[in-house]
Amino acid sequence: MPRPPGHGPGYEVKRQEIIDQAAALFAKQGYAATGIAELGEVAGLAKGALYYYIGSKENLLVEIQDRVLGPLLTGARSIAALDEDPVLKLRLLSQALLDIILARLDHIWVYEHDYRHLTGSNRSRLLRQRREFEKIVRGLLVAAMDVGAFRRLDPRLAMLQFLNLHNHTYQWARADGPWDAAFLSREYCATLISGFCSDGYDVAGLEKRLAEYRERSSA
Amino acid sequence: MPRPPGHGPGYEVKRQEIIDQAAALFAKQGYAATGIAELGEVAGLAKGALYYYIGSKENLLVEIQDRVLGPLLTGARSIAALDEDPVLKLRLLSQALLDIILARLDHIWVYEHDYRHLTGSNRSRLLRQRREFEKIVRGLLVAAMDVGAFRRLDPRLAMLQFLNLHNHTYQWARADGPWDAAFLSREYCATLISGFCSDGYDVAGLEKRLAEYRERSSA
Amino acid sequence: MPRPPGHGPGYEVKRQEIIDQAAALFAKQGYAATGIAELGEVAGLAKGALYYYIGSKENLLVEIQDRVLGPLLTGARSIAALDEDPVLKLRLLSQALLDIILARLDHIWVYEHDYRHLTGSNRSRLLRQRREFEKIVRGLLVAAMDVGAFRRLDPRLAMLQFLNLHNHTYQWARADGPWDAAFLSREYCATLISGFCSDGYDVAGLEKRLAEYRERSSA
Amino acid sequence: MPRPPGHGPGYEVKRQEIIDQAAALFAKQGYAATGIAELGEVAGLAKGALYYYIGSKENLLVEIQDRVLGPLLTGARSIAALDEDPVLKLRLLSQALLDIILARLDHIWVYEHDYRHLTGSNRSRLLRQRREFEKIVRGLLVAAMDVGAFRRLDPRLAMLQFLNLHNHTYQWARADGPWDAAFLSREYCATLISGFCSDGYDVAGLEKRLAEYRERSSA
DNA sequence: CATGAATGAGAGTTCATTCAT
DNA sequence: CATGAATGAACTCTCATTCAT
Repeated sequence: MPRPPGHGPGYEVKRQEIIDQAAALFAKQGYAATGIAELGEVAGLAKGALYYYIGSKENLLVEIQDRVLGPLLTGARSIAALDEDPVLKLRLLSQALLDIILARLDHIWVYEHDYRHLTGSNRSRLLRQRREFEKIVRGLLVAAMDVGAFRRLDPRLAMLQFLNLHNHTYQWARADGPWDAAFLSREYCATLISGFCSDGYDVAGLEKRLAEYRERSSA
Repeated sequence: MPRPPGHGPGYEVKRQEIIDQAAALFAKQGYAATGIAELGEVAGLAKGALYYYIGSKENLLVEIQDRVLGPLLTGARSIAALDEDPVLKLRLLSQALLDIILARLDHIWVYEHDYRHLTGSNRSRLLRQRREFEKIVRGLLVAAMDVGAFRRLDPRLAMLQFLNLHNHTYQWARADGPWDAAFLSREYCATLISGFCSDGYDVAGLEKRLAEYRERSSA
Repeated sequence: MPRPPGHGPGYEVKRQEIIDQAAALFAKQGYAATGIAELGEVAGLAKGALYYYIGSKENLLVEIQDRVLGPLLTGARSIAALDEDPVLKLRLLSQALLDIILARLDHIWVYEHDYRHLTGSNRSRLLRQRREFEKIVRGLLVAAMDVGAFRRLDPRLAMLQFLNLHNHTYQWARADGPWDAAFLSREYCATLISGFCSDGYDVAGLEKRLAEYRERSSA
Repeated sequence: MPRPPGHGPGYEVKRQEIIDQAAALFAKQGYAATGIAELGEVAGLAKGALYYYIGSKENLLVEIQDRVLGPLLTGARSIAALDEDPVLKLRLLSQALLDIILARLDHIWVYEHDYRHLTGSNRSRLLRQRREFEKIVRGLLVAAMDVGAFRRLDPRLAMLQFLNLHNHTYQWARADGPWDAAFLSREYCATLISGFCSDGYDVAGLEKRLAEYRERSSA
């Protein structure tokens, strides 16, 4: 993200504001259908000044993607590194993912819909990061099989089911909807784990173990 | 789709070909990013001749949506009307849905991504049809609860889980992929039904009942 | 008007029908705003067949102009050649002009509005004919001055007043309007001759002399 | 004519220049036959920059119509409100009308020829204003009958004669022609009033009364 | 820092005309 | 005689981007 050097103190603040507003507009109307002029109106800036902050329209898209993928990967990596039961880690990852989806619905909408408008290295960087996230999910699923919690499943298909169920949520979720991330994560995981687990696995026990973990880690 | 009267026998054939090609391009690049000129190149027609067939760019989008929603609703309605166990009907609906998704991956991609570019009555008609489909799914889920096969779930959340799991498939499925609709439907339904069913429900028995139904109905 | 040689008997009939329909459309919507396709629809012919009859769009314009200017010049020439009082001849010319205007309102509309879309020789021919008509009017006015009926006026300005008053009629006249050509001619000429005539000229007597002339010439 | 906010000082100047140039082109070639590209060439601007000023092609037409109808109605209303002899007021209105016609020949040409290309509210607004002008003329003619200056005429036909004679002037007048508005108005009114007036009305006296009025009102 | 003005390519669409069948 | 299909240029308009001030 090369930025022209030498900016005043308010630069980054204003810049982040503009990205917020862009995300909202892109989510509502689509990236392609949103014009720079419209962004300027919302930001209260003329086009020239806008470009001073954003560099280019595609840059905005990159920033929005990063705002999603950055926390997502950070969260996923640290969860993967925990020394805990893989099923519990899946549950944690599920909630982290839903947290981000619900907290930044507009960003997610752009992330899911308009990543195709990225070009060149922006695009390949994005795809690499997406693959890393998928790999972490798959790794946890395989670990759950290895410890005998899950049946032997096709790891890729299991991962895709996990992602299908979570990622499609942005299509219908609303900031003021009835369900929060914790609730949705519990429901989704109940469904997935019932389907994936070995005979006799104690599905209901997971939430208790989650509560224990929370207590432990906050201590 | 009113067409000016008086067209030769080859007209409709060519027209359908063009819609095929448009679906492929829209799926690959997005509706907004695909130009009429590009469509013309692929179709081997100048822009003028192209318009002779398509009427407008939005018209293409409408046709593609209809190719998805038409069969989908027809299938869903006839399945809903069957006098069978609601869980079996869900399994049938799941496969019908995946059949369409996998058979017309590019159409689905456009259907899921670019419906927002529809305007006016085209848009409202689409949304109405989508709601009808969702209502059928919800109806089957509620019926499964009523007969005691499923636990008492929030019907809307159950429907959304069903749709999340199925509809997101277009994001990664490939025409030459390893899994067909029958296989995916079995896996998805296994997951969902394990999660949704009442204690003691015979999940594994579903596939046997499906085979019996197939035999019966083909007889 | 070179036409491809060798036509069947119905050719000219159909051709004239098409010109009628074209005049109606051009009058209502303007020449530029009327498409060949629209003409075809009205004529019940596909575009190819239409071109067989019309040659080109501009050709239609030429034909319409001719339908106006042909009779107009023929009438004007024969009136100018009469051995009568020039004021009476002006009265006759006025009515001939209004006859044509009211009888073919749509043609006149096109004639007055769209002659600018003519190109090349079509255009110069039209302008030549228009000038000839103006010359005839001017000649009659000068003759009326020469015999002492009219004051000495600027001949060009007198002619222009004559034409202003008559030619602008197409702007508001309606086929089903309250006034016919005879009435309008009487009114217009009353106005003009009152303004143009020498002191003591018997304006009111003109209509009587007109009636006598009519009797004479029909005998 | 709502313009986006925030324009520099030169904006309106340039904008008016462009409208001038557009009026000249439209008058010469017709609105429909004049392309945006051609306007840009004349203005020395690329198409994009042109649109920055004009908004749309139809907007240009609206502006040109307003430049004619604005002064025309303002003038007509203030003349109608004068406490003077109706015949004198007709004479004043005649000259005001011809002033505008001769001062902005190209605008008038567009006004008379291309108003049909206006759509929607632009069109209805124009027609409403045209009718108001006609009503003022008719009102003055009826007033002249009421005071006994004119014979009892059909008010509508008298108005139409007035308008025919004046409005058709644009068809042949030239900016560098031999006659100015004052002269033409005197001639036209002499013709009309001779035709319309009651027996014994002092036509010749009108010009004297006009001179007196001018003296009075300039004092 | 911020502006308004300009660009130029490209968008979707229309249309008079041609021609093989 | 008549058709439907094809062309290609022109149409109005939009938009991301740049830059002198």
